[in-house]
Amino acid sequence: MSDRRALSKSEMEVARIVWDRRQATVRDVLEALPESRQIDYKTVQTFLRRLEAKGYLTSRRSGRSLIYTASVRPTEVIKETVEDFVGRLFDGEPLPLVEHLIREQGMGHEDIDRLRGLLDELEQE
Amino acid sequence: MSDRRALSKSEMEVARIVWDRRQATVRDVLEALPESRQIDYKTVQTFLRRLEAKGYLTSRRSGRSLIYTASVRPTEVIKETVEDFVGRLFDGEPLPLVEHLIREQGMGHEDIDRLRGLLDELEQE
DNA sequence: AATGAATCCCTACAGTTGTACGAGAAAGGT
DNA sequence: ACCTTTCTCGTACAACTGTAGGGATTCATT
Repeated sequence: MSDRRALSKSEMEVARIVWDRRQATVRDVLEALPESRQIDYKTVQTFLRRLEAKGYLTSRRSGRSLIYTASVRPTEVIKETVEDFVGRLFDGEPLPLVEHLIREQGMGHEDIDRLRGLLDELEQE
Repeated sequence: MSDRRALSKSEMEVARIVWDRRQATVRDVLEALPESRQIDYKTVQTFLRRLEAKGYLTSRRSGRSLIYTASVRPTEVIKETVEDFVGRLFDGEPLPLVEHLIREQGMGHEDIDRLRGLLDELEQE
């Protein structure tokens, strides 16, 4: 359990974009967000500022703009977030969520094969 | 996309308890919450009231207390919630989340077998 | 009947979140 | 050199969240 303040949904969405590309400016994030997400430059800026204030990102200056990067391990944060989610929605049991995902959200043949592989691999220990 | 107002994390946690047992009073929910969740009776009461205000639950009176039940299909709400979560954290791709869950959260042999079964079943169409 | 416990209804309140505006500086085009 | 665009920084603000107190009422027990 970390003592960082929790991320809100939108903050998480933004943080993940930064993590994915290792570093990003406000504009990068804005452009990476899905079209459907009608959101202002200033708003993204606020999210990034708050993420830094909460200790999830750091920024360094480059010319007139700021470049943000992770300041805690993203995988760790994602793990905690998923755990919290599973805790609240599925009584802390990951299996029901996995079943839900496989069943409800579309899985193609390739995905299924891939998962079989993963299961086999896991059973080797 | 429904037009109901979104559920907060805590509201979702409470709603799920009601759904699981088909109906529940404030006290039922309070007792069903994990020990670790130090939370006041009054607070639970507020969550249930808000859930009703938001249209997720309805209540009927029974003696001195109110009994809450779902007023929208829980599975639907859970589906939407998971979709939103996957959208923000995993770019809308369920597979990476499934992999994360299988890998990071403990899966026992039974769980693995169960999943294999599910995959087989899915491939039959 | 009086007391205590359990409920509901109403109210509160600080902190968080989503969303963005305005001012001012810097960079780029003409 | 000036206008436009693009940034940052500080500020705002209503709605939502988590958390619960107070008062009224009712049920159970002494």
